[in-house]
Amino acid sequence: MSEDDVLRQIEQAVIDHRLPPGTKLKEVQLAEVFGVKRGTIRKVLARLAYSRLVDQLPNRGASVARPSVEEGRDLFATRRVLEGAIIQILTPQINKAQIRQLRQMLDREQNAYEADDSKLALSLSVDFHRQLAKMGGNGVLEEYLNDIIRRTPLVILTHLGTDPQNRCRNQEHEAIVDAIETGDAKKAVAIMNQHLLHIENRIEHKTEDPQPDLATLLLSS
Amino acid sequence: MSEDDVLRQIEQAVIDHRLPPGTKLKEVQLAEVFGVKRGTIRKVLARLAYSRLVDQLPNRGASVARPSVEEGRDLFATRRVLEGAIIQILTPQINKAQIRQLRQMLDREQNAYEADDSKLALSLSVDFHRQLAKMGGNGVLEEYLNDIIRRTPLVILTHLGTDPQNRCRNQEHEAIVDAIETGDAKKAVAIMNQHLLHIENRIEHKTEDPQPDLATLLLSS
DNA sequence: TTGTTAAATATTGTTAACAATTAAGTGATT
DNA sequence: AATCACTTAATTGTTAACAATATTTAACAA
Repeated sequence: MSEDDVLRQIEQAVIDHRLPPGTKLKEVQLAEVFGVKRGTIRKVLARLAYSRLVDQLPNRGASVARPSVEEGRDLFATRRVLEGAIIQILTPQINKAQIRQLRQMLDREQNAYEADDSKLALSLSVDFHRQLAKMGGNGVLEEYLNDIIRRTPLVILTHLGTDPQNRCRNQEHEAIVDAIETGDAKKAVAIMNQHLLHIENRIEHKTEDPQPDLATLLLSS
Repeated sequence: MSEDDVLRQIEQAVIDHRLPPGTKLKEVQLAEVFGVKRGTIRKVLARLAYSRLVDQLPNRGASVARPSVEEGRDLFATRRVLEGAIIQILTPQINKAQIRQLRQMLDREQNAYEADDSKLALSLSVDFHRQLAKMGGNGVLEEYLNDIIRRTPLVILTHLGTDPQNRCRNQEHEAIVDAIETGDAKKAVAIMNQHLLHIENRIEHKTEDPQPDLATLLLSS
């Protein structure tokens, strides 16, 4: 298993909500799991730290990142900016075949949802956003959005937990494609923003969680 | 000298147009220059490769990146998106002190320009864009814009060379601050877009350069 | 000259041993 | 029990030697 393979495995584990934020990632342990040398793991961890998927402290190793509420807010705001830009670029230049492809993806997503395969549904839902970015044709925008998509699960897990309500709503994805097909970029962007704000607002409105006030917590019992 | 120091030195060299695209970066050579072990250099090169400032080929080492025209176009388009978003966030929330600080920076920039210190002028001009991003208050947007700013010099050097015409125009920076101060975000964004398009268009309209048609090149003499 | 092969050199990639640091355990003391 | 110092173990960080690969040089033949 190569360095890139190990990286992808860990990234996918994060996207699939399998790696809870804060999980310690020990080098020898990972090396044994993946059957590679420790040096390979060290390089992978460095790359994961660069993309903010893991936190690294000197002499204390790496752990799955626990993004702050502020970082989560900034991440979502940036995501709205990028996805909005992508839709505005994509809408006037999309063709029938691409529309068909998007609708096929939505079907698969819907099927997975109805089959109660929430793991697959989540993965397909992420793929939808990625596919829009790819069709946009701007490699840099796509690259940055992928970065953000990789980080998003950690924000959700850290501040909302594994509530099934947190996943994308298939219905909204369909509305976005509808608007794109009619050439109404403004409307598509508006729906996308609403779509993202649904999850974003749940984080904003959550009461403080990472470091609750110890005094009130103890004295109220 | 630490790993981060070495990284910054090289990044700054790129921003200052001191490291021409394509320059070979040999590990032992760099290790001697900076007085560090080869392992440190290897880590730095990996990070530079991750941020697309250097190209790395297996067993052939690293060299300063030579971004393609397409990457350059995507980079500028994304930069317009990000700087536009930053201005729209910043404009309604900026205060007097921040306006004053921006104007001070413009003064310094103008002084450097009049003193014919083009190195300093370039650096201050970059700082202006960075400062807007910082004042915007969205760390993720700031992070991504900094990424792009680091990559921009390579696009310019690769496709336009070291023409002094390629630098930012101080006058346009001032117009942006003026628009921001009056609360006219739309106008500020429009000027910023124009500002970026000035350079961008020079790349688009440049005839192919990296691999000129040898036949016409030789037969026309 | 031009092209080809082979040796020599230079450069990058990998590894295992060691060092440094932190975390965990142990027992004495209050 | 709680705290502290001390020892042990676990974990991360660094290094130099080696291996693998690529590049240059030299020698020779066409």
